[in-house]
Amino acid sequence: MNDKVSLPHDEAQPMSLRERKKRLAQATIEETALRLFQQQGYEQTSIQDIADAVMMSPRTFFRYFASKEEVLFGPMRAVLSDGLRFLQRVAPTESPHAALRATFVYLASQYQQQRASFLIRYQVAMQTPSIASIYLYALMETEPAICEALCSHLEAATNRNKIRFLVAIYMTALRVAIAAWLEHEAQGDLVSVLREYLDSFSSLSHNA
Amino acid sequence: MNDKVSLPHDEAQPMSLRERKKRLAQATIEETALRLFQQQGYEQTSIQDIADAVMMSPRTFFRYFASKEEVLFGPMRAVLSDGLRFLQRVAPTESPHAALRATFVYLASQYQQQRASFLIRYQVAMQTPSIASIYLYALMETEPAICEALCSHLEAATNRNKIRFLVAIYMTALRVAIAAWLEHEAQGDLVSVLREYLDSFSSLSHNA
DNA sequence: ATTATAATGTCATTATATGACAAAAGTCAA
DNA sequence: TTGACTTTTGTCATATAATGACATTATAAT
Repeated sequence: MNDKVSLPHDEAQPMSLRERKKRLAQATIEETALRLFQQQGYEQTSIQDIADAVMMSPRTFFRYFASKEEVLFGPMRAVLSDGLRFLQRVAPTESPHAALRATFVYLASQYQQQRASFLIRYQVAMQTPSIASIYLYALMETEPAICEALCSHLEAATNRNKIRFLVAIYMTALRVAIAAWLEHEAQGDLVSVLREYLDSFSSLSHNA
Repeated sequence: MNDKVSLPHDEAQPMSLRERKKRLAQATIEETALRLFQQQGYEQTSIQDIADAVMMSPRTFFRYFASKEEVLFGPMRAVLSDGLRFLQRVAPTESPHAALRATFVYLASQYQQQRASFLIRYQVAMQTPSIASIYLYALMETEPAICEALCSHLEAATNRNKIRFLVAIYMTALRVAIAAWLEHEAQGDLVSVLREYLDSFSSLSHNA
């Protein structure tokens, strides 16, 4: 969606002045908006506030971001669709479990690389129910695509409901791992936290 | 929140004319709004449309429902807080697993009793991302309270993160069970569907 | 009937979001 | 550099959700 800003540098194309200005504008909006969200709260920060701070018209804000929440969740959605592509690549040659585990560990490693940025976004989201709900939706809405990527390689007889539940559990593990990771600084890296949850999974049903 | 309308009849108090009118108004708004949502879509239905249909001012709508989405999710939230009270009653005498299982089966049975109503609400929600996200949030936001109800009776040494994950998994089972139950008419009752997911849970980690 | 209380309506305001069109800035070739 | 063309931005208008202030109407109690 917004690959241009959040990804490093795709190719060393000699960027035109227009292109450079566009990226600068988008990056400036994002940085400024995040700073304002953090300083004065998400709902207390209006589009007008952001527009004023970056000296653009509010209309221009909406040309760079489809909505206020996209400033927060653009990068997260980018990671998720990246993870989906990862899964589509490994699914054909791996078992569902192996493919899911690899994919979610990959997702965790991606989040981990942007810890500082995601921490801010997560904290802002958790302070605002309307935003927390969008965060949850962003996680859950990819589940059907993940199921599809897994099931298209299996015999038709496979229990799709079971796969659906399995995918949802992996997503839940990621969600809880992210929460634990961002809420308790001392817990180490996200990949380890997630692995711990995934490993505890089989034993959970016996002893809590 | 809105116990008055969605619950049967608390006590056979001789209701005053005011009280009767209020309940009638709330019920009328809810029925009309749901019908309009179903007919023309949630976002295509404005507060003005609802107000016109029930011959009230838009301002009055907001005196009965804090927001447009509350018309959809009031009853679901009521069931969830009911389930939380159920858990708080059984948690002291049961193991976490037994308490959780009993609670979520209880929740499922409550939803089951209102299948027709919830089916409409669910379908409307799933057609509208902004509403689906609120639905997810309503489910997830009760998780901390459930954890608290479970953990307050356990030794301090108990791994809270594990409990947190366990609760999230039960909630996920409910979410997936509701989806399967409402999307495929033929799947029997929700309690059975949920039990199936909960029973498959322990075997999931071995064979998908 | 009169007074008090509760419910409703009217009006104004704020915020997000979007379409239409004009104005400005950047690009490219002669 | 000028001039034509494209892209980006600004201005204006509009729709909807939500909320506060205040007046008006309906119900209740004496």
